[in-house]
Amino acid sequence: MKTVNIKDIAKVAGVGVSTVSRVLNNQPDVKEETKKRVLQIIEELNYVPNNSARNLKRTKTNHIGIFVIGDFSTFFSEVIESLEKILSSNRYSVMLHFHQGMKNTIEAAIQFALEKKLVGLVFLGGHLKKNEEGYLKQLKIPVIFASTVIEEGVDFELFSSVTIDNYKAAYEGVTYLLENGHRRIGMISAGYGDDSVAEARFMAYRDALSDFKVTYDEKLVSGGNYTMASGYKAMEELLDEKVTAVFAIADTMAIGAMKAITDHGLKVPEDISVLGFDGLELGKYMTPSLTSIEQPTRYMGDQAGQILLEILREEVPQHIVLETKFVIGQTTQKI
Amino acid sequence: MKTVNIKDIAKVAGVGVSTVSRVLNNQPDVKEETKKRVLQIIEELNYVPNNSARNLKRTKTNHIGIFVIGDFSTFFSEVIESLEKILSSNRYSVMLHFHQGMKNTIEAAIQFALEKKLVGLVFLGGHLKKNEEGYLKQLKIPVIFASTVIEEGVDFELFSSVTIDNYKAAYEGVTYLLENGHRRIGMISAGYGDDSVAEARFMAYRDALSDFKVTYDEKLVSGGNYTMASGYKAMEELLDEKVTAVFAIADTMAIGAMKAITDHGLKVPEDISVLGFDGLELGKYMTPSLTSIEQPTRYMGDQAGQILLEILREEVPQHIVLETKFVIGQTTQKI
DNA sequence: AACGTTTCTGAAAACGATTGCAGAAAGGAC
DNA sequence: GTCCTTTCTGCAATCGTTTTCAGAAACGTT
Repeated sequence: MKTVNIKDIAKVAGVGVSTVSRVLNNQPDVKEETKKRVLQIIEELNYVPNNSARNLKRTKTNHIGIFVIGDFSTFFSEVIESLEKILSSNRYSVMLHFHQGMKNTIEAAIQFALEKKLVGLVFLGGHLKKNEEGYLKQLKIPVIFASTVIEEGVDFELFSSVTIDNYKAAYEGVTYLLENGHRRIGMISAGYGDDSVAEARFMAYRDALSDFKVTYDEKLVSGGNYTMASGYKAMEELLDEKVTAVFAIADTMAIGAMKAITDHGLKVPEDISVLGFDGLELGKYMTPSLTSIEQPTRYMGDQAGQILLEILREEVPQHIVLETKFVIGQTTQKI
Repeated sequence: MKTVNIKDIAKVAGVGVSTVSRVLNNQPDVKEETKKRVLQIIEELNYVPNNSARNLKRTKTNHIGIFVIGDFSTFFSEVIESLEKILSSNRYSVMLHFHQGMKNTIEAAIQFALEKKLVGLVFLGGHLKKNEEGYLKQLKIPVIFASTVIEEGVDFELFSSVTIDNYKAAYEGVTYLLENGHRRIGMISAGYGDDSVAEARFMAYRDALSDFKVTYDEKLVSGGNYTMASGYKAMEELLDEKVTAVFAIADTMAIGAMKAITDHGLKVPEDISVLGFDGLELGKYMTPSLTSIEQPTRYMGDQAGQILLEILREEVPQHIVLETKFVIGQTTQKI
C-alpha cells in the first residue's frame, strides 16, 4: 500500500502540486476557497508530509541534537526533559545522544551533527577548551552549551551558553564551612584532568582554604565519578584523615559519603559535616537534609531551549550565567 | 559553500555515481581497487552522506522513537540511557519525546511516529488497553512497550514488551509486611483510574490483605504522583490513621514518606515500617536503607533495545517478563 | 473593448541518494 | 583471434517535496 503524497492530493483536489505545497506551508497567494478545499482533502486522505523529501529539498532538517557528555545524572535528566518540551512544541525533532568517556568529545559531536544533519546542537555538561574553537567553526550551526565549563579566552561569538559560576558557588560553600570553624575539610571531587566542572569547583576549594590560611593537603582530596557508590568509597578513604567536614562536588556523591559516615558509626553532622552541590530534590528529603548549592535545573533547560530557538532565528549568540542558591540543610554545623 | 555529494565523489574518482553508492553501502560487485580509491576520496573530501536523500529514496528512515509516558522519573532515565546506547551503536537515530498527561496517549504516539517517519517505537511506561489494538495495527512499525501494563486480552502478535509482573511483585512485598505482624498497612498509590501500573500494585495490596483476613479500608490509601513531595503529603494524611507500616508504589514517594514520618517526630522503622517499589540506587543510600522491590532498569533498557533490533530484522514479536528482586533494607521491622 | 494590474496557479527543475538494467572490460576455452 | 562467461560499471529513472517562473484569471480603468 502506497502512502498518499502531495501529488495524490493535488489530483483529487484538481489543483497543481505547487498549490498544495503552498497550502501546506501556509504561504500567501492561495485563494481562501482553494485552500479550504485542499485542507479538507488532506484531512480526508490522512496525508502526512514526508519529512525526508522536505528536508532534502530544503537542504536542511528540523532536527536538534542533545549531546550529553559524561555520566548521566539525575541532574541532566531534568534539563533534558524541559529542553525537549520546549523544542518539540516548536516543531523541532529532538535527537538524543550520550557520549561516553571524555575523549574525542567534540569530534564525536561534529560527527553526530553532520550525520544527522542537525540544525542546532545542545551540549550538556563537559567543558570547552580554547583549542577547540576550530571545531566550533566547522560546525556551522547554532550551538549552545548548558552546564559546561568554558575555558577562558574562547571566542564568545562562536556559541551560546547557559551556565552557572561554578567557582563562585563552590567558593561560597567552602567558605561557609570555614566560617563555621572547620579546618580539616575533605573534598570529594571527580574526573582526571579533563572534567572542568570538577576542576573549577576544586580550585574554589583550594582558594577558599588559602584565603583562610589553611594549608592545602592533597590527602584530603578524593575522587569519584558522580555516583553514590563512588561517593561512598571516596569518603571511606577520607575517614582515616579525621576530617570534620567534607565537600562533595555533587549531591549524589554527598549522599554516598553520608552513608559511609553512618556505616562507620559516625554521625552527620555531629562528627562530620557534609556539603553537596546541585541541590537535587532528593537531598532535601534525606534525613538529615543535605546542605547544598542549588542549580536551577529546569530553568536551565528552559533557558537553553529558548535561546536556541532565538539564535535559530537571529544568529546572535547569547551567554547567560544563572544564579545558584546556597541552601543550608541539616548536614552542616559549627564546631 | 556547497556540501560535497555523491556526484562530486564520482567525478573526482572517475567512476559513476552508482559505483560510489555501492561502495558506501558495502555492496559486492565492486573491484577492490576501485573501492579503495573511492573510499580514499570520500575521506579526502570529507564526504558525509545526506540522510534525507537516503531516507527519501529508501522510503524509510533510521529513526527510532522513545515515547515517554507520564512523569519522568529517575527510573526512566536509566532505561533511556541504556536504550540509546544500544540503538545508536547499531546506527539508528534516537528521537525522544515526552508525552504529558495521560490523555490521547496513543494518538499522540501515532502522530509522532508518522511525522518523524519512525521505523521503530519504544513506549516507556503507561498502559495498553484492549480497545487500543486498532491503533497498534495502524502503526505498521515494530513497537515495544517497556514497563507498561498490558491489559488482558490484547493480541500479543501486535507488539513486543519488556515488563515486570507488578501484581506479583507488589503482592510479595505486602505479604512480607503482613508476615511481620503488620495489620494496619497504609498505601501510597498514584494516578486516578488511568495509571495501570499503580492499579496492578493496588490490586495486589488489596488481595494480600484479604488473604490475611485483613479488611480493606480505603482511608488507608492515599494518592501521589511519583514525586517525593507527593509522597510526603500522602504520608501526612496517613499519619492520622495510626498505620504501623506503609507501602509506597515508588521509591521516590517512599522517601518522601520517610521524611514526613521523621518530621513528625516518629521513627522509621520503629514506629512505622516503610516499603518502596523500584529499587532505585538512592534508596540503598538512605539511612535507614529502604526496603524495596527492585526492578532491573538498565537491563530493561538493554532488553528493550535488543528485542527491538531483532524485530526490526525478523518481525517476530517477543514478550519477556523480567524478574524483580525483593530487597530487604532497614526500613521494615517485625511488630 | 482594450489594456494594465493584481492575484492566483501549474509545469518543471531541482535536492542527493539508490537500483534495475544494459552493456563494457576482463578472463577463459578453443 | 573469436566467442562465451563472468565480473564490473555507468546511465537514467525514481523517491516526494519546494520553488522559480511564466502565464492564466479576475478585476478595475479608461
